[in-house]
Parts: sequence; structure tokens; C-alpha cells
Amino acid sequence: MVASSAGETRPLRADARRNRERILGAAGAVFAEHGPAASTEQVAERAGVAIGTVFRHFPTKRDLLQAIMKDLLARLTAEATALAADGDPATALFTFFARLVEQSANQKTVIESLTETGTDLPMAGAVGPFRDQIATLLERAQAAGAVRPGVRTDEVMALLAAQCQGALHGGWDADLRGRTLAIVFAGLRHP
Amino acid sequence: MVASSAGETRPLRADARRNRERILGAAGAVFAEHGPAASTEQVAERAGVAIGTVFRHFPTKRDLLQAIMKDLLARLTAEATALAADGDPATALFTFFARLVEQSANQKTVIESLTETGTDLPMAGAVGPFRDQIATLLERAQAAGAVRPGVRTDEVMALLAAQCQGALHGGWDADLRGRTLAIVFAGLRHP
Amino acid sequence: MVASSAGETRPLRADARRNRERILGAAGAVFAEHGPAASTEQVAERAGVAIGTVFRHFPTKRDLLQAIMKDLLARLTAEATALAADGDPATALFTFFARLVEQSANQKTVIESLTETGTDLPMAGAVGPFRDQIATLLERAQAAGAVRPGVRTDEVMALLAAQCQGALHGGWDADLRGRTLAIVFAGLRHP
Amino acid sequence: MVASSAGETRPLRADARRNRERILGAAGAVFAEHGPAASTEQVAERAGVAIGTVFRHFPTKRDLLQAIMKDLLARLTAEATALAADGDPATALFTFFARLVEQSANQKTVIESLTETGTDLPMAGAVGPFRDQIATLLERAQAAGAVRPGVRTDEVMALLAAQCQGALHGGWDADLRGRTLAIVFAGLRHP
DNA sequence: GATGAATGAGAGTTCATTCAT
DNA sequence: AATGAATGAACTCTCATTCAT
Repeated sequence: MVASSAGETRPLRADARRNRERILGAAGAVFAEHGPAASTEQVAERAGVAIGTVFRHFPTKRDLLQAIMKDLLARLTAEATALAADGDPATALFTFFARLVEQSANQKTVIESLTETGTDLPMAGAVGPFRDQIATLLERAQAAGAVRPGVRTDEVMALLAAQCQGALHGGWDADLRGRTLAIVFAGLRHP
Repeated sequence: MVASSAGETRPLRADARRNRERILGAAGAVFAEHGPAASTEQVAERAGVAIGTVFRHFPTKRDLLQAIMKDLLARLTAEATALAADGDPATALFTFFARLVEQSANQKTVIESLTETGTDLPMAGAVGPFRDQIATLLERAQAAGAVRPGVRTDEVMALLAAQCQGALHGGWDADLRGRTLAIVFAGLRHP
Repeated sequence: MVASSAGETRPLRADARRNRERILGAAGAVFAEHGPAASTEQVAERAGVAIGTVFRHFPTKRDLLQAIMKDLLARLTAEATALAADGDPATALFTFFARLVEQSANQKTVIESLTETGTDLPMAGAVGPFRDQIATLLERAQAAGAVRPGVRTDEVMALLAAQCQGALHGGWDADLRGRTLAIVFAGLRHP
Repeated sequence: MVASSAGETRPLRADARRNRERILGAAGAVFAEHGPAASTEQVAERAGVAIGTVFRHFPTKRDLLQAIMKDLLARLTAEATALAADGDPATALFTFFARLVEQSANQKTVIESLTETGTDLPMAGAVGPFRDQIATLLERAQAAGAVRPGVRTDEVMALLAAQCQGALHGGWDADLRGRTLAIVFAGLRHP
């Protein structure tokens, strides 16, 4: 009987937290490689735990998927925040955009996290902060004259998601990614 | 009699050909609606045939998916060809591009057909002719000064695919689709 | 100190005994409500202890079920004893019978405790004392002329169990319970 | 069972019907022996079919249980009808009652079928006809003076269910069954 | 050729039980 | 003694695929 502070998540036992992380890691890798249709058992195996352990941490496959995406979004948001803090306003947005597309060439889950609408996984507004950072990057780029004033955050998010999905499912190589991005960036710049 | 791409396809019995078509139609609809995870039995039911019949025509679910995409690509190619024949060179590419993105907002299979690489479904080069038409549209647009010279077919294909996937999985509404396309089009126009 | 049925039970630590009781109470409630298929974890939660504690006290779910029934039987025996001591000989049996049936309309475990044979849970003869009290009630009722001489304890036990199970699984309302009992009581009275 | 006279069940293929019957038979046996908690796989094995076949015929375990009980009830109803047709009015009810209790000493499912309320398996009123036959038997017995006028069908049904459950879960032997029934019958006869 | 019943390998999920903390 | 995380067998159910009719 642990006095559970009326809060939400009570501090997990050391081993539990370690496992939780291993599972998240494994799930990230497995789903990135085989898509969300990959089996939970694969995740368990990769994490080196029994299947029951996965389900103890994430009562449903859905929950696992959700957790993974939240996690990913949080990391991306941090990255964007960092860029907003000390990147060159004129290029930060482009840099981030390109970097993200780069990543998703290897991830099968990235994109879905960018589209709260697209998935039916409610992730408790974890997209919000991310979107906010994109908005910041956008404003700065516009202030620096690097992006046409009319462009809105919506479109940037949409283009980001589309490029990522394209890069992923299309299997674009680095060169093609670069040239495609160049076009999109030009579009953001000119009327 | 019928031009058959591969070796020994014998002329099908009339009812067999009719069934083949009904299955393809049903599969198109079903997979468009529920994604490729939809069950083959649903397809059979929608086509009004028994499950065995589906498997006689397409020995594998994979084969069915493949056939569907070939079919779709053929239709798209025809559309592009028509535009190349009598559309305005300056706008035909854009028109086609926009039309396709529009469609995929409702289709769940379209995009995958655009990326022979992305899918693991080899479709015997059915992408070739499609790509050729896109190339034609592109050249004309460039000749008409509507697209910057440096742009290659590759990028156009890639952007097309990306936009379609975005439109589909992102659930973009008509407005967002329009604004996103505007940016991409501007990118194609300006250096 | 405590009268313990089996061999070498050492006097439990105070908190241990308290826990044991809380578990028994919780188990009684949970199994009464959801039947024996309810999960042990539910019991633990209701008792406010960890699952490990439940298994420390009752190494097996079976053991827990068993203990619960012994417990219940003991309570019933006490009740019967009280009635035998100061109830009206002519009606005490009937009163007790009716009361028990009444209870089992709300309990999902009661009945099984009445049938040592029926369950595969050996309960170390805890039925014995209970049965003895029923026998007493019966003898008195017969002495008072309220029950036909030929009736034996066996049948009374059997009828009791049957009525309880009927009341429980059949979902009889108070009225039906009354009328059904009336018939059984009449049967006990007349040849 | 019966040639599907009712509703829209289309005539099953010969092998399908054979399997359906084998599954029902197996399920009857398995559930009778181990109770409704027995696994569907056991049923499949006993029926000599693959697990998928069981689920093709009965999409849910629930459905299987339901079917079994409907089946059983139909058989019992037929039996009761026969007795109503050519049995001795004075004894037919008792005969049937006794026979049923006898059976349920070996069946683990019988009883539940008698209590539409008790189970949460809706069986489309299959209890109705059965109940009607019991009512008939009862009326005749009352007309013949073998049962007290005040007794209603409700109570008879309830007693029947209770006795069956008792016989089943209590593991009564033939002798005890006889003596218990004698008491109940006496109760039905006398005020 | 068409039919649709049968197959059986998995998938997600639960839960009694064990054991490190 | 108590805790609660980990285990893994078992269960229900799905679906691509095969094959007797």
C-alpha cells in the first residue's frame, strides 16, 4: 500500500520504468520498420520482455502506438524549440523542415504523428506545442523575409506531413528529397 | 486477342472476364474505403462472388492489390494523356496535379500506386506510361514558361505522391488542399 | 492462541491477521457479485492490498474460494445454532431455510458452499457442523409435528441447496421465492 | 435439428450441416462435462474440426452456448409434448419432472436453459413453447386432482430449475434425487 | 469455372502465479 | 510481511488460403 499521491502517474519502480522505456524503444523501432501493423509480440521480443509486460504497461496496442507518437512529438517539439531559440530566423524553418523529412525516410510512424486528424489516436493535444513551435519558426522566417507573408501555419504543417509521408512511403533517396524540398521551399518564398 | 502483357493468358470465358472486372471494381471501392487491411471476403461480397472466385483470379491478396493499382494507374495515365493532347500546355500539369490530389482525398489506395518504390508490390512497370505522360505535361509546361526549366519529372512525381498522401491521411479539407497546392505550384514556377 | 484447524499455523502478526480478514471480506463481496470467475486482482484491490499479499495468505485462488466458503458456512452454522437454541421448534427449520434462500438471491457463492460434493473444493469438513445444526432443527421440527417423520437431513440439505441455486441463477423475485418455498415446506410437512 | 423452416437460413451444404451438428454435439458434451467455461478449442477437437470451423458456424462462444440451449430446450419441449399427448394426466407432470432432474445429474448446461432470466443469453423465446407444455401438464395434473389447484406454472418452472441445478452441482445420487423429489411432489399435492 | 466450407497460423488480451525489490 | 512488476500459458476471434463439391 503505497501512499499514492493523488496525482496521475505515481513514480514507477526502477525496473518498471526501465522496462517501460525498453518497450517504447522497441516499439519505436519495430513500428518504424514494419508499420503499425507489426505485432505486439515482436515488440515484446525486441524489448526482451514477456508479452504480458507489454500489456501491463500499455493495456492496448492502441495505447502503445499512442505513447510512441506522443514521445516522438515531444522530441520533435524540443528540437524545434531549440532551433527557435538560437537558429537563424531566415533558415530555421527550412532547416527543421528538411531535417524532419530526412528522419521520416527511416521512420514509419513519424508522419502519422503530424496529423492528429488523420489518425484516430487521440493524443491529448500533444500536437499543440509542436504546432506552436512551427508557428514560431514560420513567423521568424516571415519577419526575416524568407517566407512570403501570406503563408499560414496550417499549410506548413500540411506540407511537412505530406513531405514526410512521401519520403517514407516513396522511399526517396537523399537527392530526390533535396530537390523536392527545394521546390517546396521556393513555393514558400515566392507568391 | 486481347493485348495481354505477359505470356500465356488465354482469352477468358465471357463470365470469367465479367467476374474479374467486378472483383476489381469491388476491390477498388473496398480498399479505397477501408484501406488495404480490409478483408478479401468483403471484396468478394461486394463483388457478388464467392471468396474462391476472388482467389482464382488473384491467387494472393497481394496480387489483387497490385492489379487494382495497375488499373488505377492506367486510368490516370489515360486522363493525363487526354490533357496532354488537348489541354493548355501552361496549365495542364497543374490541372492534373490538382485533380489527382483532389481524388486521393477520398481514395485510400491512390497514392501507393504512385510510388513503385514505396510499396513492395512490383507492378510490372505500369508506372512507366503514367510517368511518361507526366513528363510530357511537364515539358509542355516548361516550354510554355509555366514551370522553371530545372525541374525534373522525378520531383513532380514525388510531390504528387506526397500531396496525395498528405491529402488522404491528413484529412485536408478543400481549402487547405488549395492553399497547399498553391505553394507547391509556386515552387515549381520560381527558382 | 487462535484455534487453527490445521497443523502448524503460527500466531500471525497483527497486521497479517488484519489483512487476512480484509482479503476474506473483499473476496466474499467480489465473488458474490461477479461469481467465482472474478479475478484475484479485483479482490486485492477491494481489500486494499497488493496482489502478492493475497497469494501469500492463500497460495491459490482455489484456496481463497475454499476459505470464503468455510467462512460463510461458519456464519450460517452460528445462525442455525442460535435458532436451535431459542427459536420455536416447529418453525425454526422453516425460518432458517427461508432466510438462507433469501440471502442467496444476492450471493453468488452461498450455494456452492452447501454442497461439499458438488464443488471440487474440499473444505476439510466444515460442512459437518452446519449439517449438524440443520439436523437439530429438523429433529425439533419433527418432534413438534411440523415435519413428517420420514424426512432425513440429507433431503433437507439437498432442497436447501437447490432452492438457493434456483433463487440465485433463476433471479426469482421475492414473491416467487415465497411461493416456491411454500410448496417445498408443504412437501416437508405432508406424506 | 430441424430443416430450417424459420426465417432466412438458406440450406446448408451437406458437409456444412454435418459439421454443424457435430459441433453442437461436441459442445453439448464438453459444456455438459466442464461447464460453460470450457474452451472452444476443446469443442473443436471433440468435434474433429478446426477451430475456425467452430467460429464459422457460431461467430461467438456466446452464440454456441445459445444454440446448444435452444437445441436442448427444443428436445425437452418435444418430450413434454409427447407426455401431454399420451401420458396419464395425473402423473405426467411428475414423470417429466423426475426425468428432467435425472438428466441434469449428468448435464452441466440443462438448468441454465430453464431460466431465461438467469442467463444473459437471449434465446429468442425458445423457452416459451417449453413453458407452455409444462403449463399443459400442470393443468391436466390439477384436473386429475394430482396437484393442488393454487399451484401456478411459475412455481413449477422454478422448482424444476432448482432441482436440476441441485442435482447437477450437488452431485446427488439416484436415491437422494428420489427422496428430494418425493418431498417436492408432496408439496405440489398438499396445501 | 464457381462455390463456400474448412483450415490453422497468428493476433490481441487476460489472469493465476512467481519473485525481485 | 508486503509490494507490485514480470511471466507465459490459455483464450477468443480473424483471415488469407486451400479444396471438396
